[in-house]
Amino acid sequence: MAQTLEIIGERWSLLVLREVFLGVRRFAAIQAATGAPRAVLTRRLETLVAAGVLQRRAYREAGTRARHEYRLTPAGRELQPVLTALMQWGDRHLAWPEGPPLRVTHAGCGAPVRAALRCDAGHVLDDTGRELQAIPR
Amino acid sequence: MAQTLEIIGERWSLLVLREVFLGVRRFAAIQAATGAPRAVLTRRLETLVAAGVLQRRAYREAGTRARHEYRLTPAGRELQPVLTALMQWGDRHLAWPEGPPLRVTHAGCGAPVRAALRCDAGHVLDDTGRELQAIPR
DNA sequence: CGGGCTGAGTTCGAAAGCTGAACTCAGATG
DNA sequence: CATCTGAGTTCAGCTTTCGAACTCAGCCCG
Repeated sequence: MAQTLEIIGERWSLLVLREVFLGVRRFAAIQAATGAPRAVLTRRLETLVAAGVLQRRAYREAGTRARHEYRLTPAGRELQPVLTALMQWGDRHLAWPEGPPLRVTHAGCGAPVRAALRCDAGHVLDDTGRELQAIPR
Repeated sequence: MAQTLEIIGERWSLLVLREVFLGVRRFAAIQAATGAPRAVLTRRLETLVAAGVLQRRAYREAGTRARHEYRLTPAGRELQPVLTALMQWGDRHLAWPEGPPLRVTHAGCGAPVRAALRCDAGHVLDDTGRELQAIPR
């Protein structure tokens, strides 16, 4: 966990990733969406690329010079449960005057999606970890 | 998500919570386990208590004066999926020479537990969010 | 009684990080 | 040629963090 937080635990990192998940890929757009200062954003993107979470690739819009965009790598996409869990906690425990700002549903069936604890035998545990057993090392 | 990160997104917060989840409740023990500077730890604990994630309560060991310990509130316990998701990502994507440092299993059946995306209709989605649909408010 | 120990802080100066605003640079546009 | 834009970089000021030293209350020991 500590190692993971080294990569994505810095200010802005997870907000940047949220935007990329939502399809915002270009520097200026990420900057506008998150409000992160440009200097910080530059460094965060570098870190995330170096960690293999994002991939920087050139793109070219008709009649402009080449720019970069940032896309999720497979490893980056696997951070989805982290984002979902964070969102879900906020939705539950912070007061939203007009409902949660983003709803996430299963594209297949339309039902809301949540991050659940589930064991490999298929049991779904409750969110509080009461049924968990931790075995160090 | 941004609001949630305001509370638990600062350096050390999640590591502190991990320790409390593991049953480490006293200031000095949390400090030793996380390595956070004491001054910072004091402030983090204050923040977490103010946010209703932890509860500070007095305790007294035989023959010592009263001290405090920090316990999870129900809201705090619901952060378990966040911790699990972070741990799981690290286990998968960072190289562990001798296996992951902590294994978490279902107390009922002994199978490893993971944070999975699951819709309210009961479907389990893959971790990459490919089957997700986001609907902004 | 006096000195030392412990848990939980607080205080300090130095180092690192964040912020907002200004500056750069390359290529496209007019 | 002057201007615009996206993506940075630089800079000065501020905040946060770091690690080490200091405090303080009550207990224990001799």
